[in-house]
Amino acid sequence: MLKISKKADYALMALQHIASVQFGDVTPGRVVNTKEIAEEYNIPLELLAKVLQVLSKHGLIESHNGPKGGYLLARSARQITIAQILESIEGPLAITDCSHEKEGDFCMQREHCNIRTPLLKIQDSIYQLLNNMTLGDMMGGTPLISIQSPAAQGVER
Amino acid sequence: MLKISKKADYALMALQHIASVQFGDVTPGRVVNTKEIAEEYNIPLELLAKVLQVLSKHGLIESHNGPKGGYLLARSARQITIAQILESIEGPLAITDCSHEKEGDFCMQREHCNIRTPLLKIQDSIYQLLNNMTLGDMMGGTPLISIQSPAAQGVER
DNA sequence: ATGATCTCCGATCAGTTCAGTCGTACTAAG
DNA sequence: CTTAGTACGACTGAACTGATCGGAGATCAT
Repeated sequence: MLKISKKADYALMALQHIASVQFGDVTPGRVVNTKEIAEEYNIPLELLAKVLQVLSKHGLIESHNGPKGGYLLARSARQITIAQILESIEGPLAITDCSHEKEGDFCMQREHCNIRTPLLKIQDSIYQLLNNMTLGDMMGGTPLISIQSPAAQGVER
Repeated sequence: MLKISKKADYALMALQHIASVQFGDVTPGRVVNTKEIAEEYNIPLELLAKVLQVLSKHGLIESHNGPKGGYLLARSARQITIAQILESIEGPLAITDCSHEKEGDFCMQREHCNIRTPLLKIQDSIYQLLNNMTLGDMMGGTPLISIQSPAAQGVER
């Protein structure tokens, strides 16, 4: 349950890779192309391309066309949260359908619904968790986040 | 993203209803049948029946056959966690596929996978969150949980 | 006992979403 | 102007989800 899609998986891997190349010691500032990532992690090339396009459209990475082109982080790894990445690929976080009812939608269970409020609480907690962890936290492998209380409403760290 | 299924939604509603009847002031100890819940919340009868069967098989509720039969919580509402309910319906919590690789399975990206560890951290945090909230916490409507840090490893409250 | 009521269980089906593919157009470097 | 790359949209097959149907088994009232 609560599984994230493979596209999201690929997005996380790709971003981590781009970040590590861009801010690494070997070739800092180098652009990374789709093929390189696809081969490194055994991801189908065309699918990864699609994912990267979406990330680019959402402003997480910048694309450079032509030969020697590729992708670059649009901002620092510490300013890209996991929530932003996942939401770019999979749409807004929504544990349950009724969390973003537009006009016209109508929840058949709404009148006597007894679980809406607690579910929204849970959803908010998860969002805080994902939004408090950045791409920067994922890098380097080991020194991860000290997991915070989801009640702590801090927006940016 | 991270949406839970409608079955899980129905399970939560049904359990909340059963608990509120069973421990309510009006008719304490009364059994609740599928039809009553389905009509109250506008849930397709057969689908709800299936959900309740699964919950029963997982030991969350007890079934009583025959006329005047129905369902009863198998234990107190405070001893049933949200995690238990969701996992009964949707299977084990798994943000990502590689979190429960059996023998024979093989993750193509495993060798150079850079996101496994942080994802497992996130998954664990979410699990703690869901496992620290009980059916009892969901009841009464208003006095909800004081959301706890997912790092707090307490099993029961 | 017998019948009515209810849970239990398995099989099935349409619709949707997801992973992956293909073909083509556009852009920039050499 | 050729080549290497991104950008974009349409398409397919497989898996999952929500929902439905039919009948078997259990229990209570009469």
